[in-house]
Amino acid sequence: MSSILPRAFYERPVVEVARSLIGKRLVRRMDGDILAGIILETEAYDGEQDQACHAHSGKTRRNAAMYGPAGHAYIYFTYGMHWLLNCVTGPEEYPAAVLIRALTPVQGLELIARNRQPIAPAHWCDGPAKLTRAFSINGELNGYDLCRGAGELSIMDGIPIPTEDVQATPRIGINYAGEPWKSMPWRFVCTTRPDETPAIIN
DNA sequence: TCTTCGATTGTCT
DNA sequence: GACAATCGAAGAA
Repeated sequence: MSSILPRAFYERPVVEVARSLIGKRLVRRMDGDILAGIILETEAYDGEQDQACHAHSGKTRRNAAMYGPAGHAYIYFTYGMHWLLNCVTGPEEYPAAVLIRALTPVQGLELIARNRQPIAPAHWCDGPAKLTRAFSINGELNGYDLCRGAGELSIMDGIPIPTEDVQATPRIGINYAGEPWKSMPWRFVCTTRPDETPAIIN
């Protein structure tokens, strides 16, 4: 029986949270259905000084959720068609968040399959905008409290991932940011292939 | 008000 | 490997 990650989990430095989120379970509840997946890839965005962070030029309506309390969702729309899911970390009024970039589905596969048709299972959730579509996550959940019990969206204990299976690399798609931000190794990837991850038991 | 461009994906060559 | 799709937010005017 897995449990919801406490708010204290998110009230830590964002890079630390990003690393520890690998292997955790993202859970989406809707209309009595439950979708779940194990997080395989994350990225950390740390404060207004981080040029790659949406908050680098101050607080706006779009990024306001990042300035809120830790443990809430920051979901935004980009490229005119994609929703991306982040979770807010650190102290309130300090804008930092972890982008969930990829996961492997473990529950509610039929519904996920329907959301992602006709894409092959291996590519259902292997990108930040893909997993939001697979899990029916959009702007309505922006600011949602991930620590809320039995809520629509939460993150729970998952499977243990050995430290050596988590690789740190520079972040993706932020060429507009200057150094040193562009090269900060704040992207965390689980190097264990999804089809090799241990089976999940409820 | 106008212009630019993005924490990307999917399709086509 | 290259590029179009597509629209809201941000910054400039």
